[in-house]
Order: sequence, then structure tokens, then C-alpha cells
Amino acid sequence: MSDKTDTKYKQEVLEILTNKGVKPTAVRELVLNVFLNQKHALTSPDIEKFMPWGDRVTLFRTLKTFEQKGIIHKVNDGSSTVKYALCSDGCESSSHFDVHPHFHCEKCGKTICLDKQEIELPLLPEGIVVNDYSLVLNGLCADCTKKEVQ
Amino acid sequence: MSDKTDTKYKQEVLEILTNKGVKPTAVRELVLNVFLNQKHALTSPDIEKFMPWGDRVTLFRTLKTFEQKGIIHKVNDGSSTVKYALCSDGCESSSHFDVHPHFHCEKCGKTICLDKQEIELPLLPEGIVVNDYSLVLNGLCADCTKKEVQ
DNA sequence: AAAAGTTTGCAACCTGGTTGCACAAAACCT
DNA sequence: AGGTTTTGTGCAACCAGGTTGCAAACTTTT
Repeated sequence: MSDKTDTKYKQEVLEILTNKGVKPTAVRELVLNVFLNQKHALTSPDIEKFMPWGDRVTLFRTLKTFEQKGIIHKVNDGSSTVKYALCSDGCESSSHFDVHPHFHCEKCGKTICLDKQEIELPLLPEGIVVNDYSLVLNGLCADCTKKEVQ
Repeated sequence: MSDKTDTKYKQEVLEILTNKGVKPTAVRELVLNVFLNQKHALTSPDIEKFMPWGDRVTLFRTLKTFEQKGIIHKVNDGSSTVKYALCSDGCESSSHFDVHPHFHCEKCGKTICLDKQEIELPLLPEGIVVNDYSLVLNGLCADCTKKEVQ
């Protein structure tokens, strides 16, 4: 990670951490910085690649803390490993309010968050209560579509 | 598994297997029988529990074959392990045509297939091509809602 | 400066997914 | 039928990601 990248988000990183009530430590700043640099959802191994130091377990626990404190949210795009993406502002500890759709590129595997929107829920069998939903669109991202044509 | 259960679907099992071009073997009949008895989506370990004999790897390969031949399809309900559910009739080897929503109970973990329906796709950034989607509703199933009230 | 709490790193374990290889069973072929 | 090829099964083993326990390092509090 270049120095430029490091300083670019330094301020924002600290702001988010303190706002969400997470003590800013070296690892945490490092991880959050990765999220701010990469615009798409990341798996734990993805993030590790951007960490010059620090350990797998600490990362695991950092992600857990971030999720609890509403800094990131899980994204399940159908690929085998769980991904995480930055939360929008409304996100709180217990319930994540950013129920938005995600787009998953079948070619490069990247997953991005889409704008929040209401969807029409399907008709359900009697007695079922729905709390939230997850909508993942699969296809080709802009980059991969371009390459496909060439 | 009781004898009754075994014979109940015997005919249907053989029918499905031959229809879909899968040679009926003991393991395959056993596994398909489990799917017909359990009405919800199952993980590999789930299925193992219903198998008095047979081996993990064979099951894994059986599921792979079934998926390729359009007998079952993957369901990704956000729980860590992949689940499988029986396909509807239209399902073919290469592309699974039953893009229907699923419902996942947050309490008991059961996942069921819902009726197929069209959904309105969200507005997408320029250049993205969508092939299919996955919609999973989370909440409480009828059974768990009942228990909740008591 | 000691005590209490928090964060980190290491070793280790577990589960589910997957491969390679060898044996068994079925299908094919004169 | 008898031998050959193909297909299916089981075992051992490996791998990756997720997770726990414990002890060392670092903070905060008193």
C-alpha cells in the first residue's frame, strides 16, 4: 500500500472508527483503510492480501467487531466465502438498515453494493414473517462486458 | 429411515433419475429419496444424517451430478454452508430455469423454495449485464412464529 | 505502579469442500 | 460366457476458511 493511499483516508478512517465507538488501533485502521480503497465487497483472504503485517485471527475478530458496530455488513453473493462491504450511514450495531441489492460479476467475481430500493415481496405461505431480504444480481460487470466484446 | 418411507417414493425416484439421464444406483436413489422426504433445502451434512451407509465423498459427487443434470439446484441462504433443493420440471443440465425466491427461517435455519415470480430489477450502473438473480427472504417460518407466541 | 480490561498473535482445531487412487460394479463387445 | 472398458464408490488425504483458548503486549483506570 503506497504512502499516498495511507494518508488519503487517514482522517476518514479515524472519524468512522470513533463515530461508531470502536477504539482506533493499528490493525483496525489498516483494515478500514483497505475497505475505503477497494470499492467492492471483500473476503477475509482478499483483505489479508492488502495487509503487510497482522494476523488472520485478528482480522477475523476485527471484521466481527466492525460488523457488530455497523461499520461493515456481510454480503452473500453465492460464492463460497463470505464477503464484507462498508455500511451506509444508517447502519447500527444490532440491525443493519442498509438492505440494498448487490451485484456479483460472474467473471471477475467482484461484488458491489447497489442503491437501496424497495422491492415487491413475493406472496408467502400463511404464518411466515419476513424481517429482511437479500437480493443478489448475477451477470457481467461493466469492465468484463467491455472485455467480452473485444 | 423406515421401510414405509423407502417404498413411498421408490417409483418417483426411479422416474426422476431415468428422466434426467442419471443411472439409478443405490446411493443416488438413497439421496434423491431424502430430498423427496424432506421438503426443504438441505446441506451435505444434513443429507448425511439420513444416510445409514455411504460416504461423504460419494455424496458430494452425487450432488454434483444431480446439479449438472438438473435434478437439484444450489440455494444460498446466507448460512455458511451451501444448500440444495429439488428442481422444478423446467430445470435443465446447463442453466437452471427455476430462478425463484427462497425463504430462510432465522430461528430453525430451514430454507424453502417459494413460487416463481417476476421481480422488478433495480436500476443498474451503465454497462452491467444481468443474467439471473437470487432473492432470499429472511424471517420466521410458520412453525417458529407459532412457538414464538406461546 | 499495580490492577483490570482490551487487543493482538500464535498454535491448534473443526467443518465442509475437493482430489487422487484403487477397488467394485455395470455395461459393452466380440 | 469371458475379457475389456467405463462408471460409480470408498478411503485417505489435503486445503481453505472459520473459530477457540491461551498467553503476551498494550491501555486504561485507580
